[in-house]
Amino acid sequence: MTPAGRRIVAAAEELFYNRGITAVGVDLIAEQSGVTKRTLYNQFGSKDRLVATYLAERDQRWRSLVRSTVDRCERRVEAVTAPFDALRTWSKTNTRGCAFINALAELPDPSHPAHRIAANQKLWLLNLFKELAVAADCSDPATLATQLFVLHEGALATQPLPIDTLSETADLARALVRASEHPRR
Amino acid sequence: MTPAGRRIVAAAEELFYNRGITAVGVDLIAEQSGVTKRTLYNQFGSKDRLVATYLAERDQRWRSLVRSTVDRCERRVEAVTAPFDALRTWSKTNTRGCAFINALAELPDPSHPAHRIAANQKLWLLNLFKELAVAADCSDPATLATQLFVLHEGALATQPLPIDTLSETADLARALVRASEHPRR
DNA sequence: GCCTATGTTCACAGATCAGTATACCTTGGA
DNA sequence: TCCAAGGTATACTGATCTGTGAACATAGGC
Repeated sequence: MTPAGRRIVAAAEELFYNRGITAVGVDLIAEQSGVTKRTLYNQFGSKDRLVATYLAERDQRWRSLVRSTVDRCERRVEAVTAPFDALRTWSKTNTRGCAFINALAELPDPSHPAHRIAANQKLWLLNLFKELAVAADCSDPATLATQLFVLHEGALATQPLPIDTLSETADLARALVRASEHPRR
Repeated sequence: MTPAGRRIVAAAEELFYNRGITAVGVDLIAEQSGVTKRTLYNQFGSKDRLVATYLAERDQRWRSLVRSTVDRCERRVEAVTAPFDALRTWSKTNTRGCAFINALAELPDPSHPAHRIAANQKLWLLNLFKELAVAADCSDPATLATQLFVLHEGALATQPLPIDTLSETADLARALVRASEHPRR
């Protein structure tokens, strides 16, 4: 991606996430990134493709954070709930809920390129929970993973509300993992 | 509300929920409800106030469903997780996630009338969980209520995804309630 | 020295947006 | 009988939307 392209995506991330995708026009993004609208269209072709790029970029950054948080765990039981620690870090600078849920809300058309990206992001996390649960030798890892996933999404979705739910949610997640550890370990 | 007003709100509900608030124009709502745009503005004054009416109407309908589901429970322990049963019913005809979360995503301005309505809807449910937990004599009802609330919102938020999470979520919710029952009962 | 990639400037098209103006119609009640 | 409320029909404003066209500038690599 060219320097101008990177600046455009950075401005798009900021604006789309904080003001909504439909509400933000390409003119504003071009102005905010110090670039001509022509350059924006030369780089991305359409607003829809810029939206997809924005979500893909954000997905990548988020996965990196989760992965590094998981890798930093010494014991595999801790790793299962590491995404909740990542969420705490993430929430410090992202207080407008989940960008992917929000994008799905604004773009109902399943054929929109952003749709696939958002759905995949969610399924990736669900699958990661399952892998971590298997690695930690938890009983019924599929069910546990679904429960942790729903808890995670719930904590994320309630983020814009004036109440803090993350602590209780993470506590419950850890209790669930402990309860599903095999006794023979 | 006049007959035309009711038709407008009905059309607005359908369109706003399924296509997004910003993406739907007032012309489309007027056309869909078989009403002139002039009538729409005579009734509601602005699009923002129509959006607020749409959310208030939806909130009312949803609370009725939850209340009736709660009231139908014979034992108070069942009542605590009744909102999850209501969610199952609700999800049959509402597969685009939570209208209030979606509205918050599209309308970042906290001074928007819809903002208060959406936030209140969530806080109402959290408080209902707490009241039900107290009535069922659960230990630490505040924490339990927060956990049930997050689970509920998680199940709602993951609804647009091609996976079913509601069964496992409701099971976990019931297990949590059972685990927090006082032994002396 | 030339060529390609990256970008700029600026005007423009066609559609759609929220919201208004004006004049008219219909119906039920005092 | 009149009048007010609810509603229709239609045209309009001014702004904003995504996206395009055409000509020009600049710099690095062969």
